[in-house]
Amino acid sequence: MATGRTHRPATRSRGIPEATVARLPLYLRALTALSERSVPTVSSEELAAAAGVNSAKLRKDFSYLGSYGTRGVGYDVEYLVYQISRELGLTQDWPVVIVGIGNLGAALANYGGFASRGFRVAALIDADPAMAGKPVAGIPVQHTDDLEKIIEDNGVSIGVIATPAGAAQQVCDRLVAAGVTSILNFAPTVLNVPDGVDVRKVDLSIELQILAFHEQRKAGEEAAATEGTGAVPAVRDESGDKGPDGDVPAVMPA
Amino acid sequence: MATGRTHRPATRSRGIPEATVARLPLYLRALTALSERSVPTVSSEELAAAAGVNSAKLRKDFSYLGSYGTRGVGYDVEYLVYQISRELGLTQDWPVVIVGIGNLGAALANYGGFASRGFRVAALIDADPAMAGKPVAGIPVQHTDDLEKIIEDNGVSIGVIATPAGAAQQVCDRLVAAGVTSILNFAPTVLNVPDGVDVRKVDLSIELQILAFHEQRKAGEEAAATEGTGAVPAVRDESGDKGPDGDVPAVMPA
DNA sequence: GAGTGTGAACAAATTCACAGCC
DNA sequence: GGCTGTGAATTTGTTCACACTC
Repeated sequence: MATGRTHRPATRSRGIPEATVARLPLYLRALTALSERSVPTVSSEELAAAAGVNSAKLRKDFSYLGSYGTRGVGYDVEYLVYQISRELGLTQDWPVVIVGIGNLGAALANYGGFASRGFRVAALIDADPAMAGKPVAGIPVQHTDDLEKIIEDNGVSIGVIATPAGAAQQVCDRLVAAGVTSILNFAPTVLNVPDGVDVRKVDLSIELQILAFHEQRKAGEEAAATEGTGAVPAVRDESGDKGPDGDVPAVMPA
Repeated sequence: MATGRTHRPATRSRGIPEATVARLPLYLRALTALSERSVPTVSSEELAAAAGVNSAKLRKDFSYLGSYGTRGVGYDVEYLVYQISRELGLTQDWPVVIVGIGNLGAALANYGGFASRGFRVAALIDADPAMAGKPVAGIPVQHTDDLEKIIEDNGVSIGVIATPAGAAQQVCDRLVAAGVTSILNFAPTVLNVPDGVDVRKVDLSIELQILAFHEQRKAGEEAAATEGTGAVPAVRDESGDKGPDGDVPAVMPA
């Protein structure tokens, strides 16, 4: 299924900004909710509020896809759902394998958001022989030995890694060698992959650390450095915000 | 810039770029691994490779924290671990509550990365009375009714929401009312919070959709005889990284 | 009048490239 | 010679504001 190479459709400038791509799923979710409530049209203002962004950004984002709205009216919900789905490649079915069926892998297997969005859990794979054959979310777990065959038989191009950190790179290598070109990595480790393979990572601990950074800053702004004992709940006030600049101990070892 | 010792770097506190903050945990993880191997110093080049970023970016990031390296030598691993930990607020202990102990909540409760990074699971909360008292990851689940009391008694300022989408906003409101000012949201929904409360979200389905977008693009590009044969040892990955660029069908129904 | 679509202004983040120090 | 630290250049992303269409 090719397209003319060296010749662009030119309908709209291809090259949708990465930041926009990352927001399309957000819009899609909001639109799907509207669709289920049979709302026929929506303005950029309303949709932006539902998606948690501002309307200028939303209109700009949509402008990269094309002119799908009607001035003075807004956007047709169904039509926009279709356009965004198509742009994201969700009008086709993506078989996905999940490797590592521990607590997290099981949670992912049970996650409903998959099926409803064009993704299908094609297989669950785990290294523990005791898991083999046991159904999780209605799908029997298969052993890692068969990884390559499973990937090939199902034409899988997207893999999810939910193994312990120590196994992740090895699993990744095997997935890539078997033909997977997109990986969602939940293991807290950096994966090395060849060019042409996309990796996205989700790291719990990183998200918490970012929150802690901001939390610390809030705490440092209202009360001075009063740490140690107490562990004050410190229900924020957040009025004047922006203190001059919190000052931290500045201890310097060594 | 500024000073090196006896005087804290004046550039701190005030305006560390958000993008930099988001990478600090990555550096910290790489540094911790080096520390465990008793590596004394590391260059920006080496550390960058371990963290999966490029060295110029890493040096720039560190420059916002202060001048913690030594020209011609590199960075002292232990010292840097300490500085980044302090900057992120990880030298103190953050009690965290997890609300919604389904598959995902249980996975989070069992996640080891918590304790090792200054976070402590103070309580698990679920709305199902049948769960109450049952231990998950060694911690007894408590009922939602006691949410406010739990938050207050433990001085919790960080909450993790792992409930179904329908319950998330309500749980969020109660957490915030009880004093929580940072929320990590796993439910696929937009949370409304007052000013002063930080929300970060992790959405599985969104990550997959972004991968699908790139995957689709790759598929539509099969024509160019990209690089040579197999085995390309390229060492590089990046979340949200994108390959060269291709084109997509871009059909446009009238 | 209402609300999209978009150039132009602005801001944030990344990369370059090299001076400065060990 | 090796490596950090950082201004300057560049790229990417956001916001403004208004012409234009329905």
